[in-house]
Amino acid sequence: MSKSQINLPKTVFSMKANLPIREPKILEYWKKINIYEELRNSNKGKEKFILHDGPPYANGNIHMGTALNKILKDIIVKFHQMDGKDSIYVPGWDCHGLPIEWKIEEQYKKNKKNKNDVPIVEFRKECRSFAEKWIEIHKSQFKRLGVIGDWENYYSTMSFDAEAQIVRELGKFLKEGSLYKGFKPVLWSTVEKTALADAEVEYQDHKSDTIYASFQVKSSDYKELDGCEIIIWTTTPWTIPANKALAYNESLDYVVIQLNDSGDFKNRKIVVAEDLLDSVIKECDVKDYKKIRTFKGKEFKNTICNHPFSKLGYDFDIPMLQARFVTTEQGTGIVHCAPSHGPDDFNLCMNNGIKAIETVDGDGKYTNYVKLFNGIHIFKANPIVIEKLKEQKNLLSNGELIHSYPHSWRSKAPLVHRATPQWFISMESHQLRDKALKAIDETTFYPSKGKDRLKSMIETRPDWCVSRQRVWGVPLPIFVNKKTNEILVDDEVIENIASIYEKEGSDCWFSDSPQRFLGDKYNAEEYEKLSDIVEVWFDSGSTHSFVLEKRKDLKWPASMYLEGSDQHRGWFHSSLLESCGTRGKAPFESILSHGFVVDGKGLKMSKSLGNVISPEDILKKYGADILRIWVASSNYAEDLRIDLPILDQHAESYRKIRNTFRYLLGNINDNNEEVNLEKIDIKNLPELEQFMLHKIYLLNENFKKNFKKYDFHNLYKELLNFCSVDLSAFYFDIRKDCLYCDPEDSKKRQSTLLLLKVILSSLLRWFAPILSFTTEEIYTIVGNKKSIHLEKFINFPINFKNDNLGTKWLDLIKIRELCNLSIEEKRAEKIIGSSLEASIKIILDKEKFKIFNDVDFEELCITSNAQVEQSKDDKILVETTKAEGTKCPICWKIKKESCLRHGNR
RNA sequence: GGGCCGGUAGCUCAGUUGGUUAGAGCACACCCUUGAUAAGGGUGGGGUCGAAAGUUCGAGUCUUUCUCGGCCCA
Repeated sequence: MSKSQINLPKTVFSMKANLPIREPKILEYWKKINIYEELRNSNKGKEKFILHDGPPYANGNIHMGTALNKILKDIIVKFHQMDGKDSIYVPGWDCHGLPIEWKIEEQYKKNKKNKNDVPIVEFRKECRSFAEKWIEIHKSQFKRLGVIGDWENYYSTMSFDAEAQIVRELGKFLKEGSLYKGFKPVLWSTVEKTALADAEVEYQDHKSDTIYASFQVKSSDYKELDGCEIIIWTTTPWTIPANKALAYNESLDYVVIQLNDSGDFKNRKIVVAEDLLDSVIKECDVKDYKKIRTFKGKEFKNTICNHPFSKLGYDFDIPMLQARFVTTEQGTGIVHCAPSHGPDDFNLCMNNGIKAIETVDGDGKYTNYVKLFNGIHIFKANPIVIEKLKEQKNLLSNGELIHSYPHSWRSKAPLVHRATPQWFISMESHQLRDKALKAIDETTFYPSKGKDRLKSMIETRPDWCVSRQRVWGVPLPIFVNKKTNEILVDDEVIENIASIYEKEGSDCWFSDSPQRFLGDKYNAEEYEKLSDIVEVWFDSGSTHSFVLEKRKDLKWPASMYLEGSDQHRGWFHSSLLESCGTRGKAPFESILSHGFVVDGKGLKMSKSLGNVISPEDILKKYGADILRIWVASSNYAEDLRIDLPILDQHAESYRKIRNTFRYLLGNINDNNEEVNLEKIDIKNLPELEQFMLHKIYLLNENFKKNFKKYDFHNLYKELLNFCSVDLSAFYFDIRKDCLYCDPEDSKKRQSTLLLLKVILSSLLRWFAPILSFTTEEIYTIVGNKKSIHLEKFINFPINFKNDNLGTKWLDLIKIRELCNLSIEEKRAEKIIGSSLEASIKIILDKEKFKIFNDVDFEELCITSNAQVEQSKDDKILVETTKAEGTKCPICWKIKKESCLRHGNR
């Protein structure tokens, strides 16, 4: 008997995927048909879904985190597009900032070039072309992942219109009055007279003077503190004149002790942390003392102290403030705070309404804000401070300490924290904090825990420092009146600057005459032009204004911002503040945050652990669709694990899906025509086909539900299970007999083909946002349009749903499972091999018999014979025997009589 | 060090308001098939739910402590 008498599957769709080779060809195809343009045309005028791209920094190759982010964005954008929206994705890049400056400086170093010899404008040009280079590299890497977007018209924070708009945004804060000049400590070199970035700092051993100084309690809610003195320890005595507060930790225990040794402190009561008492006693050489009481740190609340120099004119209050950074590692458990000379001090004081002032000038000399020390260099001040403390009888002890201390990598000089003039956006002056908190409440978060995370950050953050003393960025468009020190606030000037930038970019700020920016209205000689630049978070926080608002094809606010969970402190945060400050509302309707990519054990990837895996490696070995499966199947609400075994597993799943498609294509012989679902005569289909339509309907309901929640890992899992459980192991297996061995035009076979076409159309669409390449490959074989991505999801007619039938068939599947068990027994006994060698007898109780006696179990269980009998027992019994008779050479069924379908024997 | 989040079979994930012997798919083992064939089918073995204590008649689910991991901050 020849195989030509049966209908075997035939398709050009190969079993082997060969994705690393095939995918680039599909990319070329997309380029050829200009898929982005096609997508826009196809849903023109429909409701927009705008996923606004958080700009990656234009520097360095992409890593797994970036790949995850872009793929997730692409999946969501494609889902919405197929859901009938005009779903637009415009990629962008963050270009200004320190990391690029460093790269250029590094190149200078290699070429023995001095940065200071290079004109700023030239330096900035090099930064710009560096960023441009990386944008091009990123672009091709992102495209390779299958990400579809407006790659030709991407946005960047360094484009001229972006720089112009950033100026306008700052102008709004200036005009409102929430942008103010303040002071903030930065690491400063008094030798080079410049601020240093963290990366320019190296730590070396340094000998510091140390002091134990006392602060007399002036008043307190805790009466036991009356007459006591708070002891602090510091390695920077020169910061004592700038002291504004003391910090304690409410969860620590403190003790009051009375000192009895002769000397300045005889009979005085001092307070230190209990855990540090022994060390203080030892360090200060205390011989005779008495412990008076122990108390909890929280008792310090509302305590006010006097400055140790209070009698020398330092007659202001020193409040005690609760701070978590206070520990019992060293010192006394109470930390002296000079907001002008330490970041901790600064933040704590800032949050309690104490602002930093310029206590030390650029040369390292005290300013005239500091009584007694005006004009003295801070590095010469320690002995004087110690002397004065002693004179005021407020020095318990002093000494020296060698410890690790920050130094300049160039001059090797020790660094200090020095309050420098900076520009801040107030969180309070114009209710920015309140506006932002309200905006958070109006935003939907995926997962929902993101809301609390962002909220708690906004609740506690200090004023936003937006100035930086660097060169690669948008210059702060500020002029200060030399005489009055007033900031120039004038819309015309801002707009003038912006329109100049729009034409030629912001380099001119550093090269052109200030008069050009001021226009005719003001005399440049009366104004100081700032040379600071805007911090880069303000740049990226403003993207909504120069992308969403400016582009006609987009909308404001965005439908979604989607980034890694670290961006709660980054881009989500800065965008929220910028937009609430300028527009009173968030620039996004929803936020989706994803976890971090970690290795197979849950550890973060690092070179030293050797567990780093790059997108490039994965693309080469598996292809983008496998990586996309990994994204879709992982739960992004938590960290996402990846390693080769995990990818292998997904590659296996991919093969299952691919073979499901191959079966479908093979049996329809690559001849697909779209089925009009509304016109299907469901009641005239075999029950099995009706049941499958019911299954498809239910699956689609869950699909929609999961998509709505962006719950892709469950969505993908259900699709995969459908392929392997419902199709491969059930429907396909059962219908092979009909497809291969029934007459081509038989009603049952035609019904089956109809179902195969419905299933193919459904699966192609369901999988398209995830398996973008493979579904396109298939669609080029059987589709009508240019691309699967131009298709929409299917609305299945409600009459596909048939709950009664569904219940009946669930029971049938259970009976089928029992049959399999029984067949397996005989197989294990070597009585039969294939299930077609089996003849089964199913014994049902009266009730079940009534329902199932006319079911074709021979077909359902793929056996040569099946009988149904009735019994009184309510247990279902299945008996398997070896089928007797002759094997039909066509359908391979073993029958005593000649084959009903194929006659011959 | 602090804040937040998380730890369910080898892997990816389910597990409603605490309520039977904790589920699915994949992987694995064995068997069958050789007309989806570097495919397909069947059966099966895998978990003290990160650890301990507590609340409860009853805890994967609630509380506390610890531990490991991640993010942010310091």
